[in-house]
Amino acid sequence: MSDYSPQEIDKKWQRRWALDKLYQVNEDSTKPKYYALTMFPYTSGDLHIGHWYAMAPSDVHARFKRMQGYNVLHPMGFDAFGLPAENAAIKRGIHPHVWTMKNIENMRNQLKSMGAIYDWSREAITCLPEYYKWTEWFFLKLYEAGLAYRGKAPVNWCPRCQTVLANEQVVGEGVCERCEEPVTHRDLEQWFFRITKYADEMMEHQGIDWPERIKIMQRNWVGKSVGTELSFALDHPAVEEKEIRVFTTRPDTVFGVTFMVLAPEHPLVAKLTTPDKKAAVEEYVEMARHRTEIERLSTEKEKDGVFTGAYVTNRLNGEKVPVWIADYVLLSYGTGAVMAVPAHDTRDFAFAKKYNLPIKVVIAPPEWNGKELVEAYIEEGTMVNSGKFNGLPSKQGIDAVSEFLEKNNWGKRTIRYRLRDWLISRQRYWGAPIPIIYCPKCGTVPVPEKDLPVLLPEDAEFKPTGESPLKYVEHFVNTTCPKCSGPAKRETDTMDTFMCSSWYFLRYASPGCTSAAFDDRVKFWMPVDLYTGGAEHAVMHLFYARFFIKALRDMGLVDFGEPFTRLFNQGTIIAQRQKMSKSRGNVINPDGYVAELGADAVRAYLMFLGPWEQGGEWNDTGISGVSRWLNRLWKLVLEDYSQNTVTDSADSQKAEREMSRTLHQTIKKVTGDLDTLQFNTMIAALMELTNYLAKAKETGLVSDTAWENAKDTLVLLLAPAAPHLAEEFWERTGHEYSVHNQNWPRWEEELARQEEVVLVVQVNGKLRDKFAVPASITESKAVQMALEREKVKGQLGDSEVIKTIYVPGKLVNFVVRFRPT
RNA sequence: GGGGGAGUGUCGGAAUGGCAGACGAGCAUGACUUAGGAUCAUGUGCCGCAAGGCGUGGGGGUUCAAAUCCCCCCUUCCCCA
Repeated sequence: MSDYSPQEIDKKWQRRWALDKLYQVNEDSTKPKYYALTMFPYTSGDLHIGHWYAMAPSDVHARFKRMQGYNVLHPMGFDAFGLPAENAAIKRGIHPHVWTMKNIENMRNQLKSMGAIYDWSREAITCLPEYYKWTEWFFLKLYEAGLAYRGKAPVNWCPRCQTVLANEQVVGEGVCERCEEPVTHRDLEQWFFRITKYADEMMEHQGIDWPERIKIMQRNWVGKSVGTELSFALDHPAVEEKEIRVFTTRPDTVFGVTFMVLAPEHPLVAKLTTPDKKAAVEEYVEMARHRTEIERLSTEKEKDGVFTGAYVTNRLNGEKVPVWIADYVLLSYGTGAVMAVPAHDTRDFAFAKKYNLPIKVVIAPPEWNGKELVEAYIEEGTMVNSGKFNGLPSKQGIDAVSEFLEKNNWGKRTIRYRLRDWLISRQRYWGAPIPIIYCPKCGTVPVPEKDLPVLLPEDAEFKPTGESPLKYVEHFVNTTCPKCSGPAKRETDTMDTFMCSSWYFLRYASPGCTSAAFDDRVKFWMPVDLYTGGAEHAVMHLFYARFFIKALRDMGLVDFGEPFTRLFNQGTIIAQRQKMSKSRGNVINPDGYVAELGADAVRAYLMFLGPWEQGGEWNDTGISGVSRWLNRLWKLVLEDYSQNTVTDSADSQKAEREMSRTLHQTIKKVTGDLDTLQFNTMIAALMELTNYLAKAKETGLVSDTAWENAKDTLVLLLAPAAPHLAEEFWERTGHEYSVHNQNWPRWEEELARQEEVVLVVQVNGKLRDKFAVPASITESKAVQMALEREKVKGQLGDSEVIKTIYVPGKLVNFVVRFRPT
C-alpha cells in the first residue's frame, strides 16, 4: 500500500472529472431539480480562505443533493465590474479589463483546485459585453416600466480625491476610505430605480425560508411608519411660509406639544431667528455642523439646543409654542422639524428638563393621580387635557385626532418609509454604461434594443476628476439620436455593480443564450433552492435582487416573485483573533495548504472548525488534526482486512449487528446534518465511524462481506466532503467509476435502533447510578431494576418515595422525602 | 440609543428540557524508534486520599429535572441610526 499523497490524487481526479465532463449539467427533467447557489466572488485578485469557507461547504451540500438523486445546478462566475479595477488602473497603469481578466484566470484556477462540481460551461462574467449587454437591456426594461427615472440627488464627494464616492466608501465618521478626508455632499443628476414602489412587498417574506435576522434587517431598512403629517401655523413678518409641517406617529399627543424643534440646517432657521437670538443660534449651527450623525442622535449624549425667539401656533388648541433648534433633529430625515411632546417622548422629556420647558401630560397612565411625571410616559393611556378628545383611549385618539386634522385641512394621514429609491448612477468607468442618449430635440431617448450593447470604450483616461471618465471620450459621448438622427450625447455614467449581480443567477440557467438575457431554461431551474453567502449583503445585494425579480414578474418576464427560496448565511473566518485583511497582513491563502495537505483536508477542516453560520478562527494545528484523520482513513480503507477465524459465530453475529447499527445511525446523522448544513457535527460523526471501524478491524469479528459493506458506506458518506479521496478509495477498492454517481446511502430506522440503552437513575434529580438495559424494557421493570441497585438503595435509605418519573429508554428519577433521623 | 447574535474544560466546539464536555486540538504517561512537530495505546472539567462535593458569564425564578424555558444584570460581536 502506497502512502496517502493528496497532491497526486487531487490532480488525477480533477483532470479526469474535467475530461469526462462529469459535472456538466443539463435540463434533464427525469430528476427533481435543485439549484444550489453560492454568491459569486468579486474579482479582487486571489481567493483567500474566506472564499473557500463560503464555497467548500456549499459544494459539499450540492454534492450531497446530487447523490440523493437531484439534478443539481451549482454554478460559479465572477462579479467583475467595480471600483478596485479602476483604482488599479489609476495606481499602476493597468487597464481594468486586463487586470480583471488576469484575476479571473488566477481565481478560476484556485477554484478548480477546490474540486467543486462547478459546471464551467455556465460561467458568467459580468464585465464581458455578452453579459453586460443584458444588464443594459434590464435597464431599458425598467425604464419602459416606469421604474427608472432621473433626478437630482446629493452624492458623497471627497474634496481631496476630487471624486464621487459610493456609500460603502464612506467609512467611520463620514470620511473617505482612501484619504480619510471628511466627505461632503454635492447635488448631481442621477438615475434612480423606483424600489420604493415595492416597499411594502419588500417587507414580506412569505413562502421563503430565510434567517429571521435578515428578514428583520430588511424590514427595518424599509422602515415603514404609519402616522400623520400636520402643520403648525406660522405668522412671521419675514417669512413667506405660513406653516411648518411635522410628521408624527403619535397624533394623539398633539395637545401635549410645548415646543417645536427644527434641524439646525432647516432653511427657515435664519429667517425665523429674532435679532437678540441671532448670535447664539449661529454659534450653535456652526457647532452642529462639526458633529457626526452618530453623536447627534446618541441618546447617551445630553441633548442641547437654542431658542430661536420665534413661535408657531398649535392649531388644535391655539397655543403658541416656542421654536427651538437642536441637532438631534436631522434635516435629511422627515421634514426636518419635529413637534416636541416632552410628557410622552424620551428625548423631548430630557430636552424640556434641561431648558425648563413645560411638560404637559395629555396621555394619562392607568391610575395616574395628576402628579408630575418622573420620566416620559410613552405607553398607551387615556387622553386628558385634550379638549373634546378627553377620556378617549390613546389608541383610538390616534385615529380621532387624525380625522379631525384632515377635516380641517391641517394634516393628512401618511405612510412614511425610510427606504429611498435605489441610486444606480456611478461616475466611474468600470461598469455597464447606462444606455441613454440625450438629444437636444427629443430629450432623453433610450438606446434601441438592437443597438445594444453600448460598449465601454477601451481608451478612457482614469483621472480622479469626480466625473465619469467616459465624459472625455469624444467618440463615445458624441452620437446620433435614435429618433431624429440629429447629433446627440450619450449618458456617461455607468451602473452600480449591484445591477449586474441582481440577475446573474438567471444567466447561469441560460448559458450561451445570445438572443436574450435568459431563456426558458430559467423556468426549469428557478427559483434558487438554496442561496448561501455572507450576511453583509442583507440590505444591498439580497434586497436589490428581490426587487429585480419582482419587477420582472410584473413585466411578465418571470413567473415567480422571490429569487431565493432558502437563504443561509455563513459566518466569517478570522485569523489571529481578527478579521482577515490585507492591511493587517493576516490573510490566509489556501494554496499552500492545498499543496501540502490536499484540497480534501482544507475542505474538511473548514467544515469542522465550528458551526458554519458562526464562522471561526483558522488555526494551523486544527487542520493538522483533520489531516491526520484522512491519513488514518487511508490506512483503514486500504489495508487488508482479515477475519479472526477463532471466534465463534455467535460473537461474530453480534458484532455484525452492532456494526450495521452503527452504520445506519451514522447515515442518519450525516444525512440530517447535511440537510441542515451542520457540517461540523457531520465531520465529527464520520470521525466517530472511522474510530469505530478501526476498533472493529482490530477485533476482526465481522465477516469479509460485512467489512466491505461498512467500508463502502463510509466512502460514500465521505464523498461530498472529501471528493478526491473518496474517488481514489472507490477505484482502489475495485468499484466502477465514479463514486460521485452513486446513490446516497439510506438508513433503516429498524436497523439504527439501539438494542440496549444506558438507563440513568436519579434521586431528587441528581445522578446516582446508570446501567444497561434492553431498549424494550417496560416502565415497571426499569423502576424495579433501579430500586435493586446497590448505589440507589444506599441513597434512598428508608426515605419515602413520593413520585417516580420514568422517561422511556432514558432515565428513572425518584423524588423522595428524607425521614428525619 | 435601537435591533439581532454569542458567552460551556487549557483551546475550537458537542449536547435545545432528561448522563454536561461528543469530535478535534493541546497536555501527561507509556510503546515503537538512531531520531521525531511521525505512529500507536492510556489518561485528561475543578476540589478531594477517598466517600463525595462543585461546575455551562453573574443573580433570581419555573420544573421531579435547566447549558437549554422566564426575569434582572454583566461582557462581547454584528447591523442600523
